[in-house]
Amino acid sequence: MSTTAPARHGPETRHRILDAAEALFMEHGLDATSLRMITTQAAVNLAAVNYHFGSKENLIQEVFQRRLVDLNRNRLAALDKVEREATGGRVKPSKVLEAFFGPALELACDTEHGGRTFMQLLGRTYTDPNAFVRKFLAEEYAEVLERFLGALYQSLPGVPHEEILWRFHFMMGATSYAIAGTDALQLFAGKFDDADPSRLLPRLMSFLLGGLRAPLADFGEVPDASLSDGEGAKAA
Amino acid sequence: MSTTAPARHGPETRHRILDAAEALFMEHGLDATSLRMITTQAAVNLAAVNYHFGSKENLIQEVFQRRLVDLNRNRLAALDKVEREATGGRVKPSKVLEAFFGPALELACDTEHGGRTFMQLLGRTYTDPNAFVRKFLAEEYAEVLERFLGALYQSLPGVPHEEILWRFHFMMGATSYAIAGTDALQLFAGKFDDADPSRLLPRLMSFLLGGLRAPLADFGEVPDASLSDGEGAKAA
DNA sequence: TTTTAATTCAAACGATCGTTTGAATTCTAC
DNA sequence: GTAGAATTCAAACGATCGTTTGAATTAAAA
Repeated sequence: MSTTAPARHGPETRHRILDAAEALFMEHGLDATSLRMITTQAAVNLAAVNYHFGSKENLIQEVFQRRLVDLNRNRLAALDKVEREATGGRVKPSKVLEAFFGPALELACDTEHGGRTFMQLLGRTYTDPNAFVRKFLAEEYAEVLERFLGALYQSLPGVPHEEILWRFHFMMGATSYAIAGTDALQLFAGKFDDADPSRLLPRLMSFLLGGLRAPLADFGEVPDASLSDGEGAKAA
Repeated sequence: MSTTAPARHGPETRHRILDAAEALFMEHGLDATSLRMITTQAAVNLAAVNYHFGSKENLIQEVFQRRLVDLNRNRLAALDKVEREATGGRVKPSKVLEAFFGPALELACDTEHGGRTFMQLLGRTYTDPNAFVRKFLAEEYAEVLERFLGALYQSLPGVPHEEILWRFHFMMGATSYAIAGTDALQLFAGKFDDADPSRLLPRLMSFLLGGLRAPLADFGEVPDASLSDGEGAKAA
Protein backbone atom coordinates (compact mmCIF):
# COMPACT_ATOMS: atom_id res chain seq x y z
CA MET A 1 0.00 0.00 0.00
CA SER A 2 2.78 2.39 0.75
CA THR A 3 3.97 2.18 -2.87
CA THR A 4 0.60 2.89 -4.43
CA ALA A 5 -0.31 6.46 -5.13
CA PRO A 6 -2.44 8.07 -2.47
CA ALA A 7 -6.13 8.03 -3.30
CA ARG A 8 -6.35 11.77 -3.84
CA HIS A 9 -9.43 12.77 -5.74
CA GLY A 10 -7.89 15.70 -7.52
CA PRO A 11 -6.05 14.21 -10.51
CA GLU A 12 -8.75 11.64 -11.14
CA THR A 13 -11.44 14.30 -11.26
CA ARG A 14 -9.36 16.43 -13.59
CA HIS A 15 -8.93 13.58 -16.03
CA ARG A 16 -12.59 12.69 -16.05
CA ILE A 17 -13.52 16.29 -16.73
CA LEU A 18 -10.98 16.58 -19.55
CA ASP A 19 -12.16 13.35 -21.18
CA ALA A 20 -15.83 14.26 -20.95
CA ALA A 21 -15.16 17.78 -22.21
CA GLU A 22 -13.16 16.52 -25.16
CA ALA A 23 -15.92 14.15 -26.26
CA LEU A 24 -18.70 16.67 -25.78
CA PHE A 25 -16.80 19.51 -27.45
CA MET A 26 -16.40 17.24 -30.43
CA GLU A 27 -20.05 16.23 -30.46
CA HIS A 28 -21.70 19.61 -29.91
CA GLY A 29 -19.03 22.27 -30.32
CA LEU A 30 -17.36 24.49 -27.73
CA ASP A 31 -20.19 26.96 -27.20
CA ALA A 32 -23.02 24.46 -27.29
CA THR A 33 -21.38 22.32 -24.62
CA SER A 34 -22.32 23.53 -21.14
CA LEU A 35 -20.38 22.86 -17.97
CA ARG A 36 -23.42 21.00 -16.69
CA MET A 37 -23.27 18.59 -19.61
CA ILE A 38 -19.58 18.02 -18.94
CA THR A 39 -19.85 17.50 -15.19
CA THR A 40 -22.86 15.24 -15.62
CA GLN A 41 -21.05 12.98 -18.10
CA ALA A 42 -17.91 13.03 -15.96
CA ALA A 43 -19.99 12.24 -12.85
CA VAL A 44 -18.46 15.09 -10.87
CA ASN A 45 -19.89 18.13 -9.20
CA LEU A 46 -20.62 21.21 -11.28
CA ALA A 47 -18.27 23.41 -9.27
CA ALA A 48 -15.38 21.03 -9.88
CA VAL A 49 -14.64 22.65 -13.23
CA ASN A 50 -14.10 26.09 -11.79
CA TYR A 51 -12.25 24.61 -8.83
CA HIS A 52 -9.76 22.63 -10.94
CA PHE A 53 -9.55 24.79 -14.05
CA GLY A 54 -10.68 28.24 -12.98
CA SER A 55 -12.97 28.86 -15.92
CA LYS A 56 -14.49 27.25 -18.99
CA GLU A 57 -11.94 28.97 -21.19
CA ASN A 58 -9.07 27.49 -19.23
CA LEU A 59 -10.70 24.08 -19.47
CA ILE A 60 -10.92 24.42 -23.25
CA GLN A 61 -7.28 25.42 -23.38
CA GLU A 62 -6.18 22.42 -21.32
CA VAL A 63 -8.26 20.03 -23.41
CA PHE A 64 -6.28 21.11 -26.46
CA GLN A 65 -2.89 21.49 -24.85
CA ARG A 66 -3.01 18.03 -23.31
CA ARG A 67 -2.89 16.47 -26.78
CA LEU A 68 -1.21 19.19 -28.83
CA VAL A 69 1.97 19.20 -26.78
CA ASP A 70 2.58 15.53 -27.55
CA LEU A 71 1.48 15.84 -31.16
CA ASN A 72 3.76 18.75 -31.96
CA ARG A 73 6.65 17.16 -30.10
CA ASN A 74 6.23 14.07 -32.28
CA ARG A 75 6.15 16.26 -35.35
CA LEU A 76 9.38 18.02 -34.44
CA ALA A 77 11.05 14.73 -33.55
CA ALA A 78 10.03 13.30 -36.93
CA LEU A 79 11.42 16.36 -38.68
CA ASP A 80 14.66 16.06 -36.73
CA LYS A 81 14.96 12.46 -37.82
CA VAL A 82 14.26 13.30 -41.45
CA GLU A 83 16.86 16.06 -41.47
CA ARG A 84 19.40 13.86 -39.71
CA GLU A 85 18.99 11.09 -42.27
CA ALA A 86 18.92 13.42 -45.26
CA THR A 87 21.39 12.42 -47.96
CA GLY A 88 23.68 15.30 -48.76
CA GLY A 89 21.80 17.73 -46.58
CA ARG A 90 18.91 17.67 -49.06
CA VAL A 91 15.54 16.81 -47.52
CA LYS A 92 12.79 15.54 -49.77
CA PRO A 93 9.55 17.53 -49.58
CA SER A 94 7.61 14.31 -49.23
CA LYS A 95 9.55 13.49 -46.08
CA VAL A 96 8.77 16.88 -44.60
CA LEU A 97 5.08 16.39 -45.28
CA GLU A 98 5.14 12.96 -43.74
CA ALA A 99 6.82 14.36 -40.65
CA PHE A 100 4.03 16.91 -40.26
CA PHE A 101 0.90 15.06 -41.31
CA GLY A 102 1.97 11.57 -40.31
CA PRO A 103 1.79 12.05 -36.54
CA ALA A 104 -1.55 13.84 -36.93
CA LEU A 105 -3.10 11.01 -38.94
CA GLU A 106 -1.56 8.48 -36.60
CA LEU A 107 -3.29 10.16 -33.69
CA ALA A 108 -6.49 10.28 -35.72
CA CYS A 109 -6.33 6.50 -36.00
CA ASP A 110 -6.30 5.99 -32.25
CA THR A 111 -9.91 5.21 -31.44
CA GLU A 112 -9.07 3.59 -28.13
CA HIS A 113 -7.79 6.59 -26.19
CA GLY A 114 -9.80 9.34 -27.82
CA GLY A 115 -7.13 10.39 -30.28
CA ARG A 116 -9.58 10.23 -33.15
CA THR A 117 -12.12 12.27 -31.24
CA PHE A 118 -9.55 14.91 -30.47
CA MET A 119 -8.29 15.21 -34.03
CA GLN A 120 -11.83 15.67 -35.30
CA LEU A 121 -12.32 18.36 -32.70
CA LEU A 122 -9.03 20.02 -33.57
CA GLY A 123 -9.80 20.02 -37.28
CA ARG A 124 -12.99 21.93 -36.86
CA THR A 125 -11.54 24.26 -34.25
CA TYR A 126 -9.01 25.65 -36.72
CA THR A 127 -11.77 27.85 -38.09
CA ASP A 128 -13.42 28.73 -34.79
CA PRO A 129 -14.06 32.47 -34.69
CA ASN A 130 -13.57 32.66 -30.93
CA ALA A 131 -10.72 35.11 -30.41
CA PHE A 132 -9.19 33.39 -27.40
CA VAL A 133 -9.28 29.98 -29.07
CA ARG A 134 -7.50 31.32 -32.12
CA LYS A 135 -4.90 33.02 -29.98
CA PHE A 136 -3.73 30.03 -28.02
CA LEU A 137 -3.91 27.76 -31.06
CA ALA A 138 -1.64 30.18 -32.89
CA GLU A 139 0.76 30.21 -29.96
CA GLU A 140 0.73 26.43 -29.76
CA TYR A 141 1.55 26.12 -33.46
CA ALA A 142 4.00 28.99 -33.85
CA GLU A 143 7.21 27.03 -33.34
CA VAL A 144 6.14 23.96 -35.30
CA LEU A 145 4.93 26.04 -38.22
CA GLU A 146 8.15 28.02 -38.32
CA ARG A 147 10.31 24.92 -38.40
CA PHE A 148 8.30 23.08 -41.03
CA LEU A 149 7.98 26.07 -43.31
CA GLY A 150 11.72 26.59 -43.11
CA ALA A 151 12.28 22.93 -43.96
CA LEU A 152 9.93 23.20 -46.92
CA TYR A 153 11.67 26.33 -48.16
CA GLN A 154 15.00 24.53 -48.12
CA SER A 155 13.60 21.40 -49.73
CA LEU A 156 12.05 23.40 -52.58
CA PRO A 157 14.79 25.80 -53.68
CA GLY A 158 13.74 28.26 -56.31
CA VAL A 159 10.06 28.08 -55.44
CA PRO A 160 8.77 31.38 -54.07
CA HIS A 161 8.13 31.15 -50.36
CA GLU A 162 4.70 32.63 -50.78
CA GLU A 163 3.69 29.78 -53.07
CA ILE A 164 4.90 27.22 -50.56
CA LEU A 165 3.00 29.05 -47.85
CA TRP A 166 -0.21 28.89 -49.82
CA ARG A 167 0.18 25.23 -50.66
CA PHE A 168 0.91 24.35 -47.07
CA HIS A 169 -2.26 26.21 -46.19
CA PHE A 170 -4.19 24.18 -48.76
CA MET A 171 -2.71 20.96 -47.40
CA MET A 172 -3.70 21.75 -43.85
CA GLY A 173 -7.20 22.44 -45.08
CA ALA A 174 -7.49 19.18 -46.98
CA THR A 175 -6.16 17.24 -44.00
CA SER A 176 -8.38 18.91 -41.45
CA TYR A 177 -11.45 18.26 -43.52
CA ALA A 178 -10.43 14.71 -44.20
CA ILE A 179 -10.23 14.07 -40.48
CA ALA A 180 -12.89 16.33 -39.06
CA GLY A 181 -15.38 16.06 -41.85
CA THR A 182 -15.50 12.33 -42.31
CA ASP A 183 -18.71 11.97 -40.38
CA ALA A 184 -19.23 15.52 -39.26
CA LEU A 185 -20.17 16.73 -42.69
CA GLN A 186 -23.19 14.84 -43.95
CA LEU A 187 -22.67 15.89 -47.55
CA PHE A 188 -21.04 12.62 -48.41
CA ALA A 189 -23.22 10.63 -46.05
CA GLY A 190 -23.61 7.05 -47.14
CA LYS A 191 -21.06 7.48 -49.90
CA PHE A 192 -17.94 6.39 -48.07
CA ASP A 193 -17.71 2.64 -47.89
CA ASP A 194 -14.88 2.74 -45.41
CA ALA A 195 -14.07 5.72 -43.26
CA ASP A 196 -11.18 3.81 -41.73
CA PRO A 197 -8.59 6.42 -40.84
CA SER A 198 -5.74 3.97 -41.30
CA ARG A 199 -6.54 3.78 -45.03
CA LEU A 200 -6.75 7.55 -45.09
CA LEU A 201 -3.03 8.20 -44.73
CA PRO A 202 -1.80 6.83 -48.07
CA ARG A 203 -4.75 8.34 -49.91
CA LEU A 204 -4.25 11.75 -48.39
CA MET A 205 -0.46 11.73 -48.72
CA SER A 206 -0.70 10.96 -52.39
CA PHE A 207 -3.15 13.80 -52.89
CA LEU A 208 -1.06 16.28 -50.92
CA LEU A 209 2.13 15.44 -52.78
CA GLY A 210 0.34 15.81 -56.09
CA GLY A 211 -0.87 19.22 -55.05
CA LEU A 212 2.50 20.30 -53.73
CA ARG A 213 4.24 19.29 -56.94
CA ALA A 214 1.71 20.80 -59.30
CA PRO A 215 3.04 23.38 -61.75
CA LEU A 216 2.97 26.89 -60.42
CA ALA A 217 0.08 28.95 -61.64
CA ASP A 218 1.03 32.52 -62.36
CA PHE A 219 4.69 32.06 -63.06
CA GLY A 220 6.60 31.00 -66.12
CA GLU A 221 7.82 27.51 -66.78
CA VAL A 222 9.45 26.04 -63.75
CA PRO A 223 11.74 23.03 -64.05
CA ASP A 224 9.90 19.97 -62.84
CA ALA A 225 12.83 18.99 -60.68
CA SER A 226 12.35 21.92 -58.37
CA LEU A 227 8.87 20.77 -57.48
CA SER A 228 9.52 17.06 -57.45
CA ASP A 229 11.67 15.01 -55.18
CA GLY A 230 12.15 12.14 -57.57
CA GLU A 231 10.02 9.79 -55.53
CA GLY A 232 6.66 8.45 -56.52
CA ALA A 233 3.59 9.64 -54.69
CA LYS A 234 2.97 6.27 -53.11
CA ALA A 235 3.26 7.70 -49.65
CA ALA A 236 3.98 5.51 -46.69
CA MET B 1 -44.10 57.72 -57.68
CA SER B 2 -46.67 55.33 -58.96
CA THR B 3 -43.94 53.19 -60.48
CA THR B 4 -41.82 52.98 -57.37
CA ALA B 5 -42.45 50.17 -55.00
CA PRO B 6 -44.69 51.02 -52.10
CA ALA B 7 -42.77 51.90 -48.96
CA ARG B 8 -43.70 48.76 -47.11
CA HIS B 9 -41.40 48.08 -44.20
CA GLY B 10 -41.49 44.33 -44.43
CA PRO B 11 -38.98 43.42 -47.15
CA GLU B 12 -36.59 46.15 -46.15
CA THR B 13 -36.50 44.93 -42.57
CA ARG B 14 -35.95 41.36 -43.72
CA HIS B 15 -32.96 42.35 -45.82
CA ARG B 16 -31.37 44.38 -43.08
CA ILE B 17 -31.72 41.47 -40.67
CA LEU B 18 -30.24 39.01 -43.17
CA ASP B 19 -27.28 41.27 -43.92
CA ALA B 20 -26.52 41.95 -40.28
CA ALA B 21 -26.90 38.27 -39.39
CA GLU B 22 -24.58 37.20 -42.18
CA ALA B 23 -21.84 39.56 -41.07
CA LEU B 24 -22.17 38.75 -37.39
CA PHE B 25 -22.39 34.98 -37.96
CA MET B 26 -19.15 35.28 -39.85
CA GLU B 27 -17.49 37.37 -37.16
CA HIS B 28 -18.60 35.47 -34.05
CA GLY B 29 -20.11 32.19 -35.18
CA LEU B 30 -23.72 31.02 -35.16
CA ASP B 31 -24.06 30.28 -31.47
CA ALA B 32 -22.13 33.27 -30.20
CA THR B 33 -24.27 35.67 -32.22
CA SER B 34 -27.39 36.66 -30.30
CA LEU B 35 -30.57 38.01 -31.80
CA ARG B 36 -29.97 41.19 -29.85
CA MET B 37 -26.63 41.71 -31.56
CA ILE B 38 -28.30 41.18 -34.93
CA THR B 39 -31.28 43.46 -34.37
CA THR B 40 -29.06 46.16 -32.89
CA GLN B 41 -26.75 46.17 -35.91
CA ALA B 42 -29.72 46.03 -38.27
CA ALA B 43 -31.43 48.87 -36.36
CA VAL B 44 -34.69 46.95 -36.05
CA ASN B 45 -36.72 45.79 -33.11
CA LEU B 46 -35.74 42.59 -31.34
CA ALA B 47 -39.07 40.93 -32.03
CA ALA B 48 -38.70 41.52 -35.76
CA VAL B 49 -36.62 38.38 -36.15
CA ASN B 50 -39.26 36.08 -34.77
CA TYR B 51 -41.95 38.01 -36.63
CA HIS B 52 -40.27 37.75 -40.03
CA PHE B 53 -38.41 34.45 -39.69
CA GLY B 54 -40.16 32.57 -36.92
CA SER B 55 -37.04 31.51 -35.09
CA LYS B 56 -33.28 31.89 -35.01
CA GLU B 57 -32.87 28.55 -36.74
CA ASN B 58 -35.06 29.66 -39.63
CA LEU B 59 -33.07 32.88 -39.86
CA ILE B 60 -29.83 30.91 -40.09
CA GLN B 61 -31.33 28.75 -42.79
CA GLU B 62 -32.44 31.75 -44.86
CA VAL B 63 -29.05 33.44 -44.50
CA PHE B 64 -27.47 30.43 -46.18
CA GLN B 65 -30.18 29.67 -48.70
CA ARG B 66 -30.24 33.23 -49.99
CA ARG B 67 -26.71 32.83 -51.36
CA LEU B 68 -26.48 29.07 -51.84
CA VAL B 69 -29.37 28.89 -54.28
CA ASP B 70 -27.61 31.26 -56.66
CA LEU B 71 -24.20 29.70 -56.11
CA ASN B 72 -25.32 26.18 -56.84
CA ARG B 73 -27.38 27.30 -59.82
CA ASN B 74 -24.26 28.93 -61.24
CA ARG B 75 -22.34 25.74 -60.63
CA LEU B 76 -24.88 23.61 -62.45
CA ALA B 77 -25.05 26.08 -65.31
CA ALA B 78 -21.27 26.00 -65.63
CA LEU B 79 -21.32 22.22 -65.67
CA ASP B 80 -24.05 22.22 -68.31
CA LYS B 81 -21.93 24.52 -70.45
CA VAL B 82 -18.84 22.36 -70.02
CA GLU B 83 -20.71 19.21 -70.95
CA ARG B 84 -22.34 20.89 -73.92
CA GLU B 85 -19.01 22.07 -75.29
CA ALA B 86 -17.21 18.80 -74.59
CA THR B 87 -15.39 17.44 -77.62
CA GLY B 88 -16.53 13.92 -78.36
CA GLY B 89 -18.63 13.71 -75.24
CA ARG B 90 -15.46 13.60 -73.16
CA VAL B 91 -15.28 16.21 -70.40
CA LYS B 92 -11.91 17.15 -68.97
CA PRO B 93 -11.62 16.78 -65.19
CA SER B 94 -10.11 20.25 -64.98
CA LYS B 95 -13.23 21.69 -66.56
CA VAL B 96 -15.44 19.94 -64.03
CA LEU B 97 -13.40 21.32 -61.18
CA GLU B 98 -13.52 24.80 -62.61
CA ALA B 99 -17.29 24.54 -62.92
CA PHE B 100 -17.57 23.65 -59.24
CA PHE B 101 -14.90 25.75 -57.55
CA GLY B 102 -14.89 28.66 -59.98
CA PRO B 103 -18.28 30.14 -59.02
CA ALA B 104 -17.41 29.69 -55.33
CA LEU B 105 -14.14 31.57 -55.63
CA GLU B 106 -15.80 34.17 -57.80
CA LEU B 107 -18.32 34.80 -55.07
CA ALA B 108 -15.49 34.88 -52.54
CA CYS B 109 -13.96 37.75 -54.51
CA ASP B 110 -17.05 39.91 -54.18
CA THR B 111 -16.23 42.21 -51.29
CA GLU B 112 -18.85 44.76 -52.29
CA HIS B 113 -22.04 42.79 -51.66
CA GLY B 114 -20.89 40.53 -48.88
CA GLY B 115 -20.03 37.57 -51.09
CA ARG B 116 -16.65 37.23 -49.47
CA THR B 117 -18.15 37.38 -46.02
CA PHE B 118 -20.64 34.70 -46.88
CA MET B 119 -18.09 32.33 -48.39
CA GLN B 120 -15.92 32.63 -45.30
CA LEU B 121 -18.97 31.85 -43.21
CA LEU B 122 -19.93 28.93 -45.42
CA GLY B 123 -16.45 27.45 -45.32
CA ARG B 124 -16.38 27.22 -41.59
CA THR B 125 -19.98 26.08 -41.34
CA TYR B 126 -19.20 22.88 -43.26
CA THR B 127 -17.85 21.42 -40.05
CA ASP B 128 -20.44 22.86 -37.70
CA PRO B 129 -21.67 20.11 -35.37
CA ASN B 130 -25.15 21.57 -35.10
CA ALA B 131 -27.48 18.84 -36.34
CA PHE B 132 -30.00 21.10 -38.01
CA VAL B 133 -27.30 23.10 -39.80
CA ARG B 134 -25.76 19.94 -41.17
CA LYS B 135 -29.13 18.67 -42.29
CA PHE B 136 -30.18 21.59 -44.43
CA LEU B 137 -26.65 22.05 -45.80
CA ALA B 138 -26.72 18.42 -46.91
CA GLU B 139 -30.11 18.94 -48.54
CA GLU B 140 -28.92 22.09 -50.26
CA TYR B 141 -25.87 20.30 -51.67
CA ALA B 142 -27.41 16.94 -52.51
CA GLU B 143 -28.28 17.61 -56.14
CA VAL B 144 -25.11 19.55 -56.98
CA LEU B 145 -22.91 16.92 -55.39
CA GLU B 146 -24.64 14.14 -57.26
CA ARG B 147 -24.23 15.84 -60.61
CA PHE B 148 -20.59 16.80 -60.16
CA LEU B 149 -19.55 13.42 -58.80
CA GLY B 150 -21.22 11.77 -61.78
CA ALA B 151 -19.38 14.12 -64.11
CA LEU B 152 -16.08 13.34 -62.43
CA TYR B 153 -16.74 9.61 -62.64
CA GLN B 154 -17.29 9.90 -66.37
CA SER B 155 -14.30 12.14 -66.89
CA LEU B 156 -11.99 9.76 -65.04
CA PRO B 157 -12.85 6.32 -66.44
CA GLY B 158 -11.06 3.47 -64.79
CA VAL B 159 -10.48 5.33 -61.56
CA PRO B 160 -12.39 3.77 -58.67
CA HIS B 161 -15.30 5.93 -57.63
CA GLU B 162 -14.26 5.75 -54.03
CA GLU B 163 -10.91 7.33 -54.86
CA ILE B 164 -12.60 10.15 -56.73
CA LEU B 165 -14.94 10.64 -53.79
CA TRP B 166 -12.04 10.98 -51.38
CA ARG B 167 -10.15 13.39 -53.58
CA PHE B 168 -13.22 15.54 -54.07
CA HIS B 169 -13.53 15.58 -50.31
CA PHE B 170 -9.90 16.69 -50.00
CA MET B 171 -10.46 19.39 -52.59
CA MET B 172 -13.48 20.79 -50.82
CA GLY B 173 -11.43 20.89 -47.63
CA ALA B 174 -8.53 22.73 -49.21
CA THR B 175 -10.89 25.22 -50.83
CA SER B 176 -12.93 25.86 -47.71
CA TYR B 177 -9.83 26.51 -45.68
CA ALA B 178 -8.32 28.70 -48.35
CA ILE B 179 -11.40 30.90 -48.24
CA ALA B 180 -12.50 30.69 -44.64
CA GLY B 181 -9.11 30.47 -43.05
CA THR B 182 -7.33 33.30 -44.77
CA ASP B 183 -7.77 35.62 -41.87
CA ALA B 184 -9.85 33.49 -39.56
CA LEU B 185 -6.98 31.24 -38.66
CA GLN B 186 -4.15 33.22 -37.18
CA LEU B 187 -1.58 30.49 -37.72
CA PHE B 188 -0.23 32.15 -40.80
CA ALA B 189 -0.80 35.65 -39.50
CA GLY B 190 1.55 38.13 -41.04
CA LYS B 191 2.91 35.59 -43.47
CA PHE B 192 0.61 36.21 -46.40
CA ASP B 193 1.72 39.24 -48.32
CA ASP B 194 -1.45 39.35 -50.35
CA ALA B 195 -4.66 37.69 -49.30
CA ASP B 196 -6.33 38.93 -52.47
CA PRO B 197 -8.96 36.31 -53.32
CA SER B 198 -8.67 37.08 -57.02
CA ARG B 199 -5.12 35.75 -57.02
CA LEU B 200 -6.31 32.75 -55.08
CA LEU B 201 -8.17 31.07 -57.93
CA PRO B 202 -5.21 30.14 -60.16
CA ARG B 203 -3.13 29.12 -57.20
CA LEU B 204 -5.82 26.90 -55.77
CA MET B 205 -6.85 25.42 -59.10
CA SER B 206 -3.31 24.38 -59.82
CA PHE B 207 -3.03 22.72 -56.44
CA LEU B 208 -6.35 20.92 -56.77
CA LEU B 209 -5.55 19.58 -60.22
CA GLY B 210 -2.19 18.37 -59.01
CA GLY B 211 -3.87 16.53 -56.19
CA LEU B 212 -6.58 15.09 -58.39
CA ARG B 213 -4.06 13.77 -60.89
CA ALA B 214 -1.64 12.33 -58.35
CA PRO B 215 -0.90 8.62 -58.68
CA LEU B 216 -3.28 6.44 -56.75
CA ALA B 217 -1.95 5.22 -53.47
CA ASP B 218 -3.06 1.71 -52.71
CA PHE B 219 -3.52 0.47 -56.24
CA GLY B 220 -1.16 -0.79 -58.87
CA GLU B 221 0.24 1.26 -61.66
CA VAL B 222 -2.39 3.35 -63.33
CA PRO B 223 -1.83 4.83 -66.78
CA ASP B 224 -1.14 8.51 -66.45
CA ALA B 225 -3.68 9.27 -69.12
CA SER B 226 -6.57 8.19 -66.97
CA LEU B 227 -5.71 10.76 -64.33
CA SER B 228 -4.65 13.53 -66.64
CA ASP B 229 -6.64 15.51 -69.12
CA GLY B 230 -3.75 16.54 -71.27
CA GLU B 231 -3.94 20.13 -70.21
CA GLY B 232 -1.42 21.90 -68.06
CA ALA B 233 -2.35 22.91 -64.56
CA LYS B 234 -2.35 26.60 -65.36
CA ALA B 235 -5.95 26.96 -64.40
CA ALA B 236 -8.07 29.84 -65.60
C1' DT C 1 -62.92 58.48 -43.71
C1' DT C 2 -63.47 54.10 -41.90
C1' DT C 3 -62.00 49.38 -41.64
C1' DT C 4 -58.75 45.98 -41.56
C1' DA C 5 -54.54 43.85 -41.97
C1' DA C 6 -49.52 44.27 -41.53
C1' DT C 7 -45.75 45.72 -38.97
C1' DT C 8 -43.22 47.81 -35.10
C1' DC C 9 -42.43 48.39 -30.37
C1' DA C 10 -41.36 48.14 -25.19
C1' DA C 11 -41.62 44.87 -21.83
C1' DA C 12 -41.56 40.72 -19.89
C1' DC C 13 -41.36 35.46 -19.82
C1' DG C 14 -39.07 31.11 -18.45
C1' DA C 15 -34.89 28.72 -19.29
C1' DT C 16 -30.08 28.15 -19.26
C1' DC C 17 -25.61 29.84 -18.93
C1' DG C 18 -20.82 30.39 -16.25
C1' DT C 19 -19.58 31.41 -11.83
C1' DT C 20 -19.55 31.92 -6.73
C1' DT C 21 -20.51 30.78 -2.02
C1' DG C 22 -20.08 28.47 2.37
C1' DA C 23 -20.74 24.42 4.64
C1' DA C 24 -19.79 19.34 4.54
C1' DT C 25 -16.61 15.91 3.59
C1' DT C 26 -12.25 13.64 2.69
C1' DC C 27 -7.49 13.26 2.78
C1' DT C 28 -2.69 14.38 4.73
C1' DA C 29 0.45 15.50 8.40
C1' DC C 30 1.68 15.88 12.98
C1' DG D 1 -6.60 11.26 17.53
C1' DT D 2 -6.37 16.04 16.15
C1' DA D 3 -5.36 20.06 13.21
C1' DG D 4 -5.36 21.79 8.79
C1' DA D 5 -5.40 21.71 4.00
C1' DA D 6 -7.66 19.83 -0.11
C1' DT D 7 -11.71 18.60 -2.31
C1' DT D 8 -16.66 17.84 -2.94
C1' DC D 9 -21.24 19.30 -2.61
C1' DA D 10 -26.03 21.58 -2.87
C1' DA D 11 -27.67 25.89 -3.63
C1' DA D 12 -27.90 30.15 -5.31
C1' DC D 13 -26.19 34.37 -7.95
C1' DG D 14 -26.63 37.74 -11.78
C1' DA D 15 -26.48 37.78 -16.69
C1' DT D 16 -27.97 36.55 -21.08
C1' DC D 17 -30.41 33.75 -24.11
C1' DG D 18 -34.60 32.87 -27.62
C1' DT D 19 -39.24 33.69 -27.54
C1' DT D 20 -43.85 35.67 -26.55
C1' DT D 21 -47.20 39.12 -25.54
C1' DG D 22 -50.39 42.88 -26.29
C1' DA D 23 -50.71 47.44 -27.26
C1' DA D 24 -49.14 51.21 -30.53
C1' DT D 25 -48.23 52.45 -35.11
C1' DT D 26 -48.31 52.21 -40.02
C1' DA D 27 -49.91 50.80 -44.48
C1' DA D 28 -53.51 49.08 -47.67
C1' DA D 29 -58.51 48.24 -48.76
C1' DA D 30 -63.27 49.63 -48.49
